[in-house]
Amino acid sequence: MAKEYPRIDITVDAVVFGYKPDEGISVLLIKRKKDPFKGTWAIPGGFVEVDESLEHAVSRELKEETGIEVNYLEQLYTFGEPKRDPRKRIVSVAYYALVKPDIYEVHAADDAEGAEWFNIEKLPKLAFDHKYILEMAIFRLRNKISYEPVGFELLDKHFPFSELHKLYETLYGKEIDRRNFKKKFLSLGILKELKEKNSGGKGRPGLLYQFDKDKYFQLKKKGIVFEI
Amino acid sequence: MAKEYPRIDITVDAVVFGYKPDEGISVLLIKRKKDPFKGTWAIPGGFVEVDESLEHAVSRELKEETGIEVNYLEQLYTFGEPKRDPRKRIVSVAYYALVKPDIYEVHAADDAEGAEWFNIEKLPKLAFDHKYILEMAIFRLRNKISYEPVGFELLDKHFPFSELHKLYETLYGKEIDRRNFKKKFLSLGILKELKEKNSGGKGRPGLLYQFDKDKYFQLKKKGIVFEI
DNA sequence: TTATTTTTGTGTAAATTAAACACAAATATG
DNA sequence: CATATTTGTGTTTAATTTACACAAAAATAA
Repeated sequence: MAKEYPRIDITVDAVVFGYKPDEGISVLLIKRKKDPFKGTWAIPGGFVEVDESLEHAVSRELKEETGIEVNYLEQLYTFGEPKRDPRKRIVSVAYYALVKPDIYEVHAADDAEGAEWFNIEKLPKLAFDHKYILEMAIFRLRNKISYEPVGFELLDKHFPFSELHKLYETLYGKEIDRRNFKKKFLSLGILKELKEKNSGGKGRPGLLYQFDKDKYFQLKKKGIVFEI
Repeated sequence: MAKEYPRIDITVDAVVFGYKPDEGISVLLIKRKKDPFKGTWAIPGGFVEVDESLEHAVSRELKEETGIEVNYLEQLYTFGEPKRDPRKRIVSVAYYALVKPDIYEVHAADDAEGAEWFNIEKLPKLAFDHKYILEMAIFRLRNKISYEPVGFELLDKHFPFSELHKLYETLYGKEIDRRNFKKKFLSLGILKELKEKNSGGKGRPGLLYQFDKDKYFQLKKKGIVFEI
């Protein structure tokens, strides 16, 4: 005799990170339009359709709810406590995503979507268990950049070294000696030094750099691990 | 107008690891009794009930299908490709678990349950996408022991240092200098040296050690990170 | 009994990596 | 044109990792 399993709904949620050197790390939140938690800020997300992959569901929901398209997406964790949604049993597969400055800035300007960026140091009260999810995402991102070159997903294609440096300082929450950091990072051999210089800054203009994805994958294939 | 979401079922799966110094790492598999993949080996698992947590579902299914109770359980990843199960859409939250040698040995002897241990180097053909899940679990375990003291969950409460050493060599798949490894591990300060000696071995009997959980959490709270 | 083999305990020197810091060069600003 | 700011390129010292030597405690073989 077949046992009848009551329905459990499955959703996806996404913690989207953006970065600006002078503002630090921000996340994209939406204001809930319905109960429960009507008017409270929440991580964007929604129900998974029966014939789409989880990643597809995330991308689709992000597009629908915030108008944003992300350039990096990775699964974070699945949250399934029976009472995490007061209405019914919902299991949520959470992802975290990264966007580059151009996307971040466009969507910071127009708030027609009802979506807003919040600095991770100044977060509002969040719906459901989203505070916990967000904290886990931040922790994961902090950790991830130490052994995989995902930081570039938060920077422009071409960037001055100081921006990469500042990103790591921001995420690690501590000062890192500029010269030692540069020495170590360059020794990894995954940065391409460009001819162009960074104009418009205050002091001496520095060279621009670019992440060399091919080189990185070559090294990875050889078993050489990235670590910073 | 409320949109009707077709049903997606949610299951949990568990990759259970066991260890014996002379046999290496093994995983617990069950032989499927029903189609699809009838007669093929698979990772134990099953449907989540509507009022139980995901962890509870894993523990319950493991007990039902293999008779085993694990001492360490952690979420691995959620697999949700639309076609991963030929019958219908199933999203599976995968876990990995560790058992101590006594449990491992008991269940290696009696195979009444239809569950069997397989060395991870000699795996049979697996159902669904379970090969992929298993590979990810192995990768994760290998990685995990490098920054969290989970190795003890595969050893007896008291163990000779050589067993810890051999465990790391097995998981890393390479030789590690015995003396340097011991020096480094002891310097972490999370092992308690016991008075007892390891009897019955071949050469000089070594002292037994025990994982000092309290010390570990003290250090962790201070922000001191375990790394081996 | 005694020599040999195996395994453990302890230590030391060399090599590598990380941390701390000095100073010159390029630009913007007063 | 002096000053402040930021970048580029080191060097020196400290800490960590790696490689390896050798004695001690048991089991086994002669």
